[in-house]
Amino acid sequence: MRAQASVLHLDLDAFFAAVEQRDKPSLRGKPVVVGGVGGRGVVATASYEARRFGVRSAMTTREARSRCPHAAFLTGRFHAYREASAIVMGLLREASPLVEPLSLDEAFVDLAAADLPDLEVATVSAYAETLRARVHEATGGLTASVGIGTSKFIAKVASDLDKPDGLVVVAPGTERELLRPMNVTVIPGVGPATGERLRRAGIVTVADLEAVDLDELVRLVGKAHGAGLHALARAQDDRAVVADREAKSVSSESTFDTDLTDRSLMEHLLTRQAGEVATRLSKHGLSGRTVTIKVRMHDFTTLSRSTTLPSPTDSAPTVARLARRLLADLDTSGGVRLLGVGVSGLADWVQEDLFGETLGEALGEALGEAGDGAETAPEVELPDLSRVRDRSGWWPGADVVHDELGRGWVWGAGRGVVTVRFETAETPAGPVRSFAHDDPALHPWQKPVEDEPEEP
DNA sequence: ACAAATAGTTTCTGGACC
DNA sequence: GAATGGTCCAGAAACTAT
Repeated sequence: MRAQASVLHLDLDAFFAAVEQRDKPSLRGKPVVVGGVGGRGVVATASYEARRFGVRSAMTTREARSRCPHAAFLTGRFHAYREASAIVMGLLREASPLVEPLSLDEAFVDLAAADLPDLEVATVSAYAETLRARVHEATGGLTASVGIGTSKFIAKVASDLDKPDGLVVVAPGTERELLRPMNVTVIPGVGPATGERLRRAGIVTVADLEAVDLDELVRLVGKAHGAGLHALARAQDDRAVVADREAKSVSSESTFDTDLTDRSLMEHLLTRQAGEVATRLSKHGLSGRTVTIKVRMHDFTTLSRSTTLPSPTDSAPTVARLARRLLADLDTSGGVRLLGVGVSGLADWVQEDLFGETLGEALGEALGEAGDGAETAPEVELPDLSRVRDRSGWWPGADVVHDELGRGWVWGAGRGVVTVRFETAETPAGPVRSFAHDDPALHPWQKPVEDEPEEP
């Protein structure tokens, strides 16, 4: 039982948008929307300036544009987000060995494992303020909202109460009165579907939920969920903070600007995604037994098909072959908007070689369709692939460098012209210039690899 | 009308095996 | 010998979170 405030939840405010504003001085104080910029994109993060116009996460970019046409619409620069995230997670780990990242911008910290004299409210508050100040300093100005409580659930609810740039410590013993007036959707696991089920049963607030007995809840939402809700409604949450969670699956998927109808194109794309998945698996020394494809049809219905090997693989050709075989059984005549490939059932080792190939690979081949000698789908020249290649590097927001003018970012591109603003986090707002999209002086910019200091 | 990418969990169903 | 129930696993779908 935790009687003291021992879990901290940290949430970086409008994280992706905040990193963009840090690195793009001309966007500071302005509405910024980060997300997919294609016809089917959604918003990942909106700056607080954009939120004032009603722009929200998960909204279609199209709607965001209509609500806030003058915002800057940028695609994500994940290398920059990862770098900022690593700095913050590093600070948290200095504080406590038990840090559980939830995503790039969120983490739980177990304060009971931290180097603190005690876990009184005043102590943890002072500690958290120092931490927030350090995050601000070490990241070049990003702000974080922090919540502290007796459990993960309470800490997470708390970090949401004073956003952005806030700190809330929920005093032990006050959890239930805090939760009671809140909507049931504050409970982790209650999304749109469960929320609607509960609402139809007349359960809207946590207080309503608290009044429902366990049997009734299980009847409403199922066994595991019902038991979970029964406990969380009473602020009973003994889930531990777990550092170093192991991945349980690896996948790659993408949505296309226009629906696909060409089967060989679909096979080609699946083959490519299988390659990405296999690369990521082997990079982490993982292999898996179950290969799953995901197919979203023109009307948004979503199917998955999977198959399981007798032993794990990280081989691209094997994953690709199985993925293509799973697709073969599906009727895609109505058009396909999304394709994905995943591998699960992971083992953190690779099966030993068997006659020059891994056992999983050998078995994958044995299970492949007869007469399939080709390792990859036939090379076909694809209209949308070439379009992607055309524009690669010139996505709005991307980092570029010009031979004479130095570093900047892509403001917009189209009709053979790229417009760049020349500025970085360390400069004042800079000038805008346009170039031909194939101007030889203009290059995508990548952070130079720093020399690793040699381990003694 | 529109709805990303990645990952995790739960539930249900059906077969294999004892 | 046939029916049955439990357990485990695989496959599929639904739901959730960030």
